[in-house]
Amino acid sequence: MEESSKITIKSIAREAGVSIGTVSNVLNGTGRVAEDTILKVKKVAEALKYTPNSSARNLRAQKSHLIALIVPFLEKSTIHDSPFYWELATSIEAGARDHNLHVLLTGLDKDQDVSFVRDRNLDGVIVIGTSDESPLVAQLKGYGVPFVVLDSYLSDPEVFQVHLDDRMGGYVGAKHLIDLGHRRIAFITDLLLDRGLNYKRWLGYKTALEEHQIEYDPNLIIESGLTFDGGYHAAQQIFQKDGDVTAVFVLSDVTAIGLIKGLTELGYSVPGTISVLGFDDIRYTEYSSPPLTTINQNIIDKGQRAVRLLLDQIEGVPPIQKNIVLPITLKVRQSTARNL
Amino acid sequence: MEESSKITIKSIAREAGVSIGTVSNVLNGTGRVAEDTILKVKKVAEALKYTPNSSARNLRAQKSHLIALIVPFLEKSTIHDSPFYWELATSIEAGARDHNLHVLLTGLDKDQDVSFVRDRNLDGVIVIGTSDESPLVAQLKGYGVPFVVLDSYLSDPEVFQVHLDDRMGGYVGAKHLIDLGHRRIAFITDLLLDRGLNYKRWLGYKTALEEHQIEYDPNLIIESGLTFDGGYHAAQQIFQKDGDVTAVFVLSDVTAIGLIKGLTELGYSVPGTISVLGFDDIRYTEYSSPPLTTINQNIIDKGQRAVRLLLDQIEGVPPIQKNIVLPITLKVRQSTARNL
DNA sequence: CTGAAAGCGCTTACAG
DNA sequence: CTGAAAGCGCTTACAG
Repeated sequence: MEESSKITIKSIAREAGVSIGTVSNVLNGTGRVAEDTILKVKKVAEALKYTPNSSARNLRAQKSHLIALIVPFLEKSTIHDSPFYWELATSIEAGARDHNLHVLLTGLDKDQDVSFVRDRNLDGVIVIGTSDESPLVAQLKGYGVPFVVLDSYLSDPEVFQVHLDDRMGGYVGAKHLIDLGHRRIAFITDLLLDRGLNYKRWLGYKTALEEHQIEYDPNLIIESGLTFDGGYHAAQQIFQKDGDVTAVFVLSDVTAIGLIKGLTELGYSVPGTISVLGFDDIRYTEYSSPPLTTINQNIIDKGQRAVRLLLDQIEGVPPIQKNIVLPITLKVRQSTARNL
Repeated sequence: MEESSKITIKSIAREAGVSIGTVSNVLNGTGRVAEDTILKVKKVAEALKYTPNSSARNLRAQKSHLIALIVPFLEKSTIHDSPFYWELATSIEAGARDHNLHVLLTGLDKDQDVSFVRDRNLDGVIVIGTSDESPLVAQLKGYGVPFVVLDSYLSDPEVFQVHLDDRMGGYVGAKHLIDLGHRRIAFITDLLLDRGLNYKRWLGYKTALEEHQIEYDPNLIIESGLTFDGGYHAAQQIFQKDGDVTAVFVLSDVTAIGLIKGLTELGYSVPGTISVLGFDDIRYTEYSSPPLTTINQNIIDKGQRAVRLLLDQIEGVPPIQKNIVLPITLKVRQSTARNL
């Protein structure tokens, strides 16, 4: 066994009796090199178990084969409650790995800057959940680094974005409940004022109501946050505000599950006395009781599309579209029922 | 606004009228530099928004301020079903960030090597769930890179490890059921032959049985895998093998939840006719129905301890202990009841 | 106190 | 076809 500490092209050059330039050419398949030399160098490289030093390559090439996945931790509880960030992260990691890129997982504290993106010569960045207000996007644009933004609604048309057809999600969900005969439909969401994805879903919900001549009632909007706990505590609020509610549209499955627990404890039965509709279709929904009717989104696909969009930028492929909108589908299970 | 593309110590040196060596000394607080010069250089650096290039630093220093979190994706379904990897990953990321380290998230395909650990001059590595059989650990040792292994039971006493008191977990869980009067207790696990954490828990289970003069029956051991589906399908198996089972100890909460669904569909009631005990205490357990009695582990703490152990190695702090064993606690909720 | 120089490991023109 | 040299941006002895 050879001491594996310091095998560089220099070691190979010495061993093979050629110059380091030639070694480099052989290993990269560049330049004109004699067949004999190629064989010899390759053999030595293999024998010495040579692998190129990334720092040196990165310094030379001014890139890093590294992308960052930036997750703003502004709302820690939401992030932790949601089991789908992991799926998203792993699908991005898998996609990146297929293209010889590594993924830096980075949480971001409030008003922390991202100069590391430039310092580390990152090849690209994927950002989850930001907004026009965040300085993050401006900073990334300033660096000139390719980036893709997920689940955000940025007004800048130059920015590459991937998100769901959230408005359609809101519409389809509300329509499902309306079609079941519900008229008083509560709506549980995070803050709407950020004009982000929740706002879009809310627009869809409103559109569905309008289409069916149902009066929109702001009292039915509950901005309790999209955590387990938020749902649990919303159970009381719903009926404090209005005794006639027969259905609730909840913008996250975990919150829907919290809500169902809350409702059950208050003596309501789902879907017997009240219907509950979720959003996300996390794996868990099938196993909850009752199995949750929800709006399905394909997380794996979302991650893969983001990686694809980023890679195209990195490789200079002209974009067909900068704004990818992913479809949603209604998944009917057993937490919604006809309003009698 | 200045063109931000290429600010190096060279730019600063030029602008400030000093040499690059002096700039470096000022920025690093090394060497003896005149007060005036310090001020001048610092001002220029700030004005130019200088941040040091990591690749160059890394090349020079032969390190990277980068650690890898390696997650073997051998059993994809388990990984994806379990909501706690995300918590673990984020707690590791947060801990690393506090110490100026970035985290590389890396899945690992079967027989993929980890030469990137050396190529990228990684400062350290955290590995989740490996075993003596995996070539991974040997490779890491060969590189001489600091590393910590989570949730694995490696026989090598030199390796830094963090895991739960799994045997105690198995013991405490089984004892709880025994104390409730159960005698025929099924045990749902992943494969036991790897001698890993499931095996330890199984030992604890056996010990508890022995202590109470209950015969160990291999028929009650179901190696169905620790996924939602594994639990769901185990429901039938349990009673095919033995009609007298009154309790089931399941080594993962998600699997316990799958099992409960399966049992419910078969007409059993939990905990009325059969008790179910989980493991992990994921957030979800509180909201499932019935709320799950389970063995609690502190994921955040696990991640933090791993980072701490890694940092000590990196900084050359002599280890107090190489093997950290984290406590478990029994969390009694409502899925277990007295055997009548 | 400050500058010039070497070197980390690599790639890429450029001679020959 | 092959070698010598420059340079990516940084840090660290070493002179002076």
